[in-house]
Amino acid sequence: MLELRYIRENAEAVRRAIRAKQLPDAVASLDAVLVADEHRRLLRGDLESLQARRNAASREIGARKQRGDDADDLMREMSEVAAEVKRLEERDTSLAGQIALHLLEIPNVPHESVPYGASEHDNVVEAEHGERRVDADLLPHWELAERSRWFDLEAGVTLTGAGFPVFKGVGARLVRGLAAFFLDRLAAQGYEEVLPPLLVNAASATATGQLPDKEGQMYEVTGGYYLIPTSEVSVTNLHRDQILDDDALPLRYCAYTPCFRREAGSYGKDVRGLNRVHQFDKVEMVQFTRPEDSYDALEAMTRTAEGLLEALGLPYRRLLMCTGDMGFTQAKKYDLEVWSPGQARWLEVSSISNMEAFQATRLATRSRPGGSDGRGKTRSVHTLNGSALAFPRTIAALLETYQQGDGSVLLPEVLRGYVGTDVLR
RNA sequence: GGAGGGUUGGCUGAGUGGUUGAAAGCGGCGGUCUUGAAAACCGUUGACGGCGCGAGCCGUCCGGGGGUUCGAAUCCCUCACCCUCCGCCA
Repeated sequence: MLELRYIRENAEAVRRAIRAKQLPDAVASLDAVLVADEHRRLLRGDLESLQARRNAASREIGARKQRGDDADDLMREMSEVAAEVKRLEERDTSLAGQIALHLLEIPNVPHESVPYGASEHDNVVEAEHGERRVDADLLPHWELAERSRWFDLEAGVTLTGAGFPVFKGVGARLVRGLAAFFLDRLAAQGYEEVLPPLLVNAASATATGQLPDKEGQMYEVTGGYYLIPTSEVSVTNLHRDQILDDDALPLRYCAYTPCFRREAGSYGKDVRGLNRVHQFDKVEMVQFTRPEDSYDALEAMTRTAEGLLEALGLPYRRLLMCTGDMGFTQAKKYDLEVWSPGQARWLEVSSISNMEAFQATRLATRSRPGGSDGRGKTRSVHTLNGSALAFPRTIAALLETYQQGDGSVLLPEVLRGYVGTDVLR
């Protein structure tokens, strides 16, 4: 959510941002906010002076009664004022509600370095790393796994439904090893490990931007809770409604969790094997930074995720997402795509974003120089997050990249200790 | 599942209708003292919003929402959450 004052003072920039993000419906929300805000400020002028009168009179009545004097005339007069105050308060509440509602429908403003674009075709490939393996004989990961039963999609269908893979044997060990490998690397770079709840309440989902606009993405469970679609939701809400110590920023967290996504409406080659599933594991990075530091943090975070792919020896490319493809809450976003030689295509394994103050405003996460009980003025923090990395496609790329003629997979050295074997058979 | 108790400022915790945005303590900040520091002492210290060039003024906020009243942290209704005990349980 953008700050109301920012919108008021930068209405045209917000309007351009809405168009650039290809969200024309939000124009109506912006106009509704501007109109309601204008009305409300006029109304509040009247309301507040009336309230001031009432407060003064009430104090006077109290003083008179204490002396034993009569105050009936003032009380009669204030009775009318009270009725008028109530009338204005109701209108004020109604306007405030409209503003709050429509504020949630206005997307974040892209950073000036983000290229304009209408769709994913306008994303910019900024870098490509590693030598892609190209060989028509290389098998896609689902064929490799079918032979060796590293994961079992059929079993998942029986247990739950399509898109819930069951990892088994050395396949399960690979998942566990990858998690430990990623977490160790992130710990070495100063990320504190967090093991958060997998269910969150509506307030948390709203604060990070899953609600109200992406409700269909999440599984909702009894009790009004939602299964997290990413640990970004849990971890970012760690500091909801808090004033942080500005001098202690940045705060850096990482979390390894399952993620649950409904992903309605996808089909075909996109959903073969591990390409797109409803439950998957992911290690996520989350940062809370000072506003002036967030873009350096975004670059560093991206480099961290890239470092993981490099350590695994997986060729990848980095995309700078254009305005039209980067989502509602982001100001700037990179995607990392890993090369899948068995499918001869790129697979997204990481998405690293700077939300600037957009989430922090909904979260009411601020910081103050000198600590939460210091004397400095509070200000919004910036939040960032990035995958490091999403497991299924990383595993797909690993299996396909390191497959050998006999269908086995020779693990990259960095993983061998974690998985407890050199070769998957 | 049953019974009871709570929700107040960065923290602990007073406060049952009238200058209470809120005692006190802790913490923070400034100062006195000190070679320096600590201790002690004095002062100061909420968030959010509107208006104003500014000094500043005004409003809202004591879990959320609604009600009673000239006036509500205080009374009533309602919802949410937390805690304790019992039962059950990994």
